[in-house]
Amino acid sequence: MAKYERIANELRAQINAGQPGPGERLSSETELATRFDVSVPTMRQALGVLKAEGLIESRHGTGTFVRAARQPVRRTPERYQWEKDRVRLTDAERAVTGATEKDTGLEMSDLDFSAEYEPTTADDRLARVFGVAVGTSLLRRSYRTRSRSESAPISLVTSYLLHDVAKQNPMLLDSANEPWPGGTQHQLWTVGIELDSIRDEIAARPARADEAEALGIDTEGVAVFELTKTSVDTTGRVVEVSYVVLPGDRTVFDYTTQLRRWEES
Amino acid sequence: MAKYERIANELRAQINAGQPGPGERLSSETELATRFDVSVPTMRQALGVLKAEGLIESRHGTGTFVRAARQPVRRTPERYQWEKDRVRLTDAERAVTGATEKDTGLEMSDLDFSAEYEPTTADDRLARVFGVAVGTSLLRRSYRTRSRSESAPISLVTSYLLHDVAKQNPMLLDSANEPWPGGTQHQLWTVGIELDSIRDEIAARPARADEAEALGIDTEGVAVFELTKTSVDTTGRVVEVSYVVLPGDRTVFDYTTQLRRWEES
DNA sequence: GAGTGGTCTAGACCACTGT
DNA sequence: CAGTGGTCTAGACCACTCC
Repeated sequence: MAKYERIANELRAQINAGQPGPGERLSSETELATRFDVSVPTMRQALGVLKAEGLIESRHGTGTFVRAARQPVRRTPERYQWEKDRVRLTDAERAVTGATEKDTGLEMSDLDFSAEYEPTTADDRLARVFGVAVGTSLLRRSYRTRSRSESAPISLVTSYLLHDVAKQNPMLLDSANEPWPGGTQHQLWTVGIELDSIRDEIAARPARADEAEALGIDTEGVAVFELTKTSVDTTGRVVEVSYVVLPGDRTVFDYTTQLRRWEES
Repeated sequence: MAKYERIANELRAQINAGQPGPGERLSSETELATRFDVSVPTMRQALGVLKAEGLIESRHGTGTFVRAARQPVRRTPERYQWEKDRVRLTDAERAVTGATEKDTGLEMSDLDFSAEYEPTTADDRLARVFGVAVGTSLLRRSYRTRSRSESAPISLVTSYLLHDVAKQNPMLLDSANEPWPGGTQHQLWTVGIELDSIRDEIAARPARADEAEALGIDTEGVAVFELTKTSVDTTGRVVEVSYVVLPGDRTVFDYTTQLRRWEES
């Protein structure tokens, strides 16, 4: 076994035993290199393994720290039905909480929210998903939701609506109206759309450098989920497509499949 | 921007443009270092970025290659109902294909299969999930399914059954009877169990070194799914728990949520 | 300014793969 | 055996953070 692997294993065991504990600082790289009797680059290689595992993170100019446990987000499909059920409640009732709060158990006041709207056109991929021609006008909306107590976003969302659909309610074209109480399903309702089904397609890949930074997961090497969410209305038309990037180390998707009973025999 | 990032970006663009194409070999590290006018370690750092992205892979003593597109596996919950429906068919009917074939579109004859059985006892976590005492006897079963044409396994599965349940049919205690036509749901049926629901909990994390090797995804840094599958029978008892590791770069989970209609108003 | 991690270098040696 | 990637070293310099 290589030196760096042996050192990584030893450090991992120490950290799992709580020495140092979550949030605490490790010794500096030079100190550790001396302690383990290896060169600094080798020591850095060992630390790189633990970084990729999400166990530690480095802050430039400050030190290397054991990552604290983060607010876990459990994401279940019930959120979709729950959001639908709320669409036709009053504004006041809807304003109380949004879907993100349902997942995290956080209060609305703990969450920070930012949105950017931008007109765009359908590329190959989007045209295929929506079933429209390449170049069709779309409205792109980018969201970040963030827990105030944690400073790092919980998700990065890019959502696409058909511009022809959205423009029927001019309020939908202006990001100043976000956060919209009741979410996207309520927005769609204002232009007469009822959703029939929502499809989640979930892939996993390493975070790109910019995503890692945005999600507050130091450097690359940490896994993210890429969720493609396709919403279909009651006429069978695709009305919204979202790409959601979620940090792999703090997100769990949770789906229960109900099976049909065997007929009594 | 750092040199290694600039080089990684340039190489990525070249590969995405098909130069070199899938499966083809890149120049050696020393050659590339000369071409980009950097030291070999810096060149290796640039290549490390692309390896983590799953774009290239290195084979020791041979070279660095652009990774070929792999057989994608789309995993939907319909597989569970489909497997349940087949439980009470005849052996001959069941033998035709298994659930893995359904996902991949491969033929049974393209798939290789290996299983290992081992008695064990419930640790904290398993005891909690099964709702039994710590130390209760379990049967641990480890599976690998592999596409013959690809040599790398499609999934690593560790499944746990209550030993008291499995022993009612001694055939279930012997791995020599694998692959069992009809899968786990059929095995459970032989001891009088009908499943009511199956819960999937999906997490993502970087592959451990041993998993990366087993799944044929060179070195660490590539993301894997960790699926925890919990099967509940019609009496509400947890009868099976599986931990499934799936390569992130070739697996897509696909769940559709059907929403209830608003009552006409 | 002192201390930290991030980048980069130049080179040595080893382990593995192919011929 | 030659050529490849994998490991490891000893050091230089820079960018960042905090006092």
